[in-house]
Amino acid sequence: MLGDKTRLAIVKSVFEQECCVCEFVAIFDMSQPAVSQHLRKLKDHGIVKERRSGQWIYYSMNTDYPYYAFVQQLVNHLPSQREGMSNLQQDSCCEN
Amino acid sequence: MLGDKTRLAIVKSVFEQECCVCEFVAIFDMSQPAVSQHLRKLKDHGIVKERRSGQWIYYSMNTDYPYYAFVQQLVNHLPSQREGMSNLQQDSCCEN
DNA sequence: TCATTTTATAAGTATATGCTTATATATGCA
DNA sequence: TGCATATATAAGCATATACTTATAAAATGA
Repeated sequence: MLGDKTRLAIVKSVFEQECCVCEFVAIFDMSQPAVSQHLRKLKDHGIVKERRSGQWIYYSMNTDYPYYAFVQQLVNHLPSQREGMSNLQQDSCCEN
Repeated sequence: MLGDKTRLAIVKSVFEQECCVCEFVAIFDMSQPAVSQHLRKLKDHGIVKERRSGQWIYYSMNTDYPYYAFVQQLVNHLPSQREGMSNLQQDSCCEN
């Protein structure tokens, strides 16, 4: 599941902060359906959870995930995604 | 690289002890070429190293691998392979 | 209610990946 | 030297995986 580069980056991101779908589309420069499909898989595995707010859907880490601590250790070895996140502010769709 | 189940199990094994190719073939119940190909990839990535002793080739963890500590953390979360290893003794080809 | 926006889903496709089969290489031993 | 054993490599194939395109669903706002 986390062998996929994009999904691993998504998980790293949601570990740092709740993210909107549109932010992933912008950051990873991927099509919206491609992003949605990765999010779906992560959600189905119980790794992330979603929260709807109006038109937007935000994803965050599911702290109840059985391997939460393990994933945390894992992503601690990856470079932060914050920079990329904060760089797009205006560009992306949601208010974040 | 470590997203593959077999390769992850191989790495777990060589972390615990140096292993012969034939042992992997026996434990994972896989064809010899399939095992060899996984070992080749792990070796090419510098994760494991090989040592020839007569007809047999033994693989072990490469302690110089840059992400050695990370991989160690990772495999610590996996169940030990020792049991499977010790259960085959006579069956496999090498003297181990 | 209708158009727009955001996201999800479904279906099709291209590529990556891991396997099998066949063969080569290397070592040991008679 | 010739054969057996252990392993590596190459080529082909089947399947898994991640993408694209098209469409549906849900919410917003005029």
